[in-house]
Amino acid sequence: MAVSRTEQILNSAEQQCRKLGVRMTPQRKQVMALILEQKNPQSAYQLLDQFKARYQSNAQPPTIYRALDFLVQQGLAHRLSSTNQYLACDHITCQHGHRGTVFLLCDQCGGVQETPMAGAAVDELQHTLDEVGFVIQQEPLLEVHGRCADCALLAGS
Amino acid sequence: MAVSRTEQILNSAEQQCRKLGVRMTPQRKQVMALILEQKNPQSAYQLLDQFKARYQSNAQPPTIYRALDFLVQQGLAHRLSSTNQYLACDHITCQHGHRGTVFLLCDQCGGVQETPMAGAAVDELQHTLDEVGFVIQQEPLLEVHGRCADCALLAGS
DNA sequence: GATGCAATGTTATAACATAACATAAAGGGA
DNA sequence: TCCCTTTATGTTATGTTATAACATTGCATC
Repeated sequence: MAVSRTEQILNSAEQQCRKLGVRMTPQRKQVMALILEQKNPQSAYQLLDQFKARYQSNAQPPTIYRALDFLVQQGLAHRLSSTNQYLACDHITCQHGHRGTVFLLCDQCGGVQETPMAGAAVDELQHTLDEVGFVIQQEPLLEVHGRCADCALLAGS
Repeated sequence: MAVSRTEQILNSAEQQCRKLGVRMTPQRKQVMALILEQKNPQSAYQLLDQFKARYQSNAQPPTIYRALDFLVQQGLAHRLSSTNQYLACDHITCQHGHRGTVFLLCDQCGGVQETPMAGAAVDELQHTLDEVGFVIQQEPLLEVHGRCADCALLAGS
């Protein structure tokens, strides 16, 4: 193929940013490219190391944290608070704005699967919030720990 | 009343531990007492400061972390991974083993409300897990950020 | 009273994150 | 074009959260 998946997504992300009136700077794009290439979620310092190796050898932590904060705000990346890791959003190119996301984190292999929260679950959650008058400010992210199918099989041994 | 709420819960927790064959040592009980008395969730280092002030002036971080890890494992306390804070479980004395918990975290006042996850939501989640063969290892905790009813009202000003 | 295991004490350091201020680059209006 | 404002980046330093590693103690059982 002429255009890699990473490039496709970067272009899509860039357009999205232009629409929103925010700037996808080269640095932010570089960090985005990094997380897009990862198989598993990475810590900020792991990404910093890669960023230094590849783009700018004297980069400091704030550089990475700023870029990641930006990407998370734009919905292009997610932060896993239970593991202090970051990963690219798996649904950037599709449009449906999620009202909630579930991450299945495998404690064995470190892999993550991202799935939208089921509609009824979101409705129930909203109902609960309404009951107590709680006003939500960020899309809820549910991080579930366990074993992915592959690792669960192996674990039997 | 002759017996404070804190004491009641501590007794209940102690019994629960005895049943499970784990030890509720004096130190663990002290940390449990501390978190029971808090209005809002506290960081490990905040609890360490209080622990030093009240029980043992030369205590070190591992002391607190060990006790907290224990309490979380027994389901007597929760860890909020999005804020790195700890709080007592609000449902210790009631029996129903939850299959999922939702925390409503007010970013304004720092307060937390703990509610069981709605049954249907848990069922749907389980369904999703079954589909992909993911085996869960810890009760899912959903941390939702926003404003509690009180703070939401004030925010209009 | 020896042995084994769980808990605690203690020192040091790893890992994660941001404050604060300086500099530079981008965008918009006169 | 030049100035001005705003946003982004560079840089230094430090704050915050968490754990590794090993020593010691206490408790339980034989």
